[in-house]
Amino acid sequence: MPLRVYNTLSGKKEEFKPLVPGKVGMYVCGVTVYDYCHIGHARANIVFDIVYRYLQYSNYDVTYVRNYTDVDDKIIARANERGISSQELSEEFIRAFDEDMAALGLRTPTHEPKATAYIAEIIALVEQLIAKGMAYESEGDVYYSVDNFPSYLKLSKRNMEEMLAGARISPGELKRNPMDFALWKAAKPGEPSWESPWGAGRPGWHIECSAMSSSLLGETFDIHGGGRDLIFPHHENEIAQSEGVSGKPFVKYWLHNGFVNVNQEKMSKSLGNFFTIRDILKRYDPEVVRFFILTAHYRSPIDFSDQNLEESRIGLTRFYEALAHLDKVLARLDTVTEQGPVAEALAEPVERLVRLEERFRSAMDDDFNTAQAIGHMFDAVRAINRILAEENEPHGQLLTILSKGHDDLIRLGEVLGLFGSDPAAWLARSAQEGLADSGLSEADIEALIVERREARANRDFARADRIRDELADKGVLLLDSPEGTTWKMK
RNA sequence: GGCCCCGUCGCCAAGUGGUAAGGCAGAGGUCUGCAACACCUUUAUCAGCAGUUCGAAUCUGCUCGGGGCCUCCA
Repeated sequence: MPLRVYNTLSGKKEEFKPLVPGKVGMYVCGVTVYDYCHIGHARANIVFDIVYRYLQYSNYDVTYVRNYTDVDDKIIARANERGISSQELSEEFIRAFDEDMAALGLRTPTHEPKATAYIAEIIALVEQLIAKGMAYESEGDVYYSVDNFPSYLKLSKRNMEEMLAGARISPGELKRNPMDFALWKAAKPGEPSWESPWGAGRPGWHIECSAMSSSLLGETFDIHGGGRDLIFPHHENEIAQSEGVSGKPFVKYWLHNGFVNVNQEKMSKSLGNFFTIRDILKRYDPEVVRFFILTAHYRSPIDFSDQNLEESRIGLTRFYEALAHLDKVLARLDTVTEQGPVAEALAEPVERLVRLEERFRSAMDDDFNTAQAIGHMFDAVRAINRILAEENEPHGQLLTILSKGHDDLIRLGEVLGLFGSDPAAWLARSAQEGLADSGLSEADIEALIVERREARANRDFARADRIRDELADKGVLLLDSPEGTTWKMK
């Protein structure tokens, strides 16, 4: 089944056919580096990390470009507040962004250009737009003339007359049409600036993405991504700029991810429900955050809440517990034993396990449906648990299937950036973190386990149960097994 | 005002014409000294109404409810 993607431009799912067979050029709008990234940035970047990974898994040679916008009004304002240069500020937050993305386990894009490294290309684009009559200079500023680009608003599907009628657009005196937007801004005192044919100035927002994408991916490329909120004006303006210069289609497929709400409310600074990635990672494992984000489809809104994150933690734990169990079994048994038939009773779970990759692909091929893909992986986990519950010593063909199922789960998990940790280590760390709230130490628990073991040996079950109940009150669950007693956090 | 999206089991969440994935929680069962874990079984006709169709959660219209964009924003 071919990959199908939802294209904002057409409003439909379309079969994905790259311009050059086997190769994909993909550009994702990164961040304006003036502050720490929040959970919304985390989602956008994780979503396109998965697009990147899945295309690579599908054997495409992907060139992934994600930029830093390091020249902008907000950067200048923030730098002035702090009494440092724009460059110092943006470098600080580029570093912070890189740390956050690394913590979230993102693959590094092929190119991570900075806007300020493309000033010459930006100026060249603006000059071409002026030469083609698509832009005009006005007192040191240069504006894009939207009236000269007939398909303006084709991405956001808006109506020029109605937008002009809206009271929220104030006509700028330097603009011919209030909808015209700045390509180049004349420098004000104290602002970072570069020499240009129109005097000292700096790029407007939008033009840097046109410059960087065409420099690194060409005039036309396959995928352009970003958050929904970028559709207008940012992406609309990128189309106007790039197509205004080249006269060719700018991007084949436009992909936009949905928002993150917090406790059912739009996340915003004024509501005070604004979470930075670093705040969140103090409370949640990065893989839990990633798992949470991927359990919803990328275009749906997603609600960030403690309850939802907690459920994701439990769900991810289920995977690691199954993998840890499987690791133990596989380590104990020799997988190259003779082939033997699989018990009839296990045909169904075996089938589910064997078909995991096929089902995973069909989910992902349907517009990167990670939620469904994870559903199929849960099915595989249940199959593994079922097999292990019924067969203490799997052998022959069954063992081969389990071994392959394990490898598939790890390999497909990697496409989603999941299950990359050693299961036993991950579970141990998770238990440690949970322990912090209980007031108990590992040694305390071990001592109580020994005490209870003695009580059970003496058939003093009342005392044994009392110990278990006391631990349970503190969130510690005891798990008895033939190999002894272990514990985990509730 | 314009444009767009959403409303699926107690909660989260897939499914966009062929008869409702998955997770959490719940109930019953197997296992257990009793539990826990795991496994098995079990729990929805898809906001409402009216249409189109052999057939709709999926298409159309209307109603109700929620949200987004139109200004910086992932």
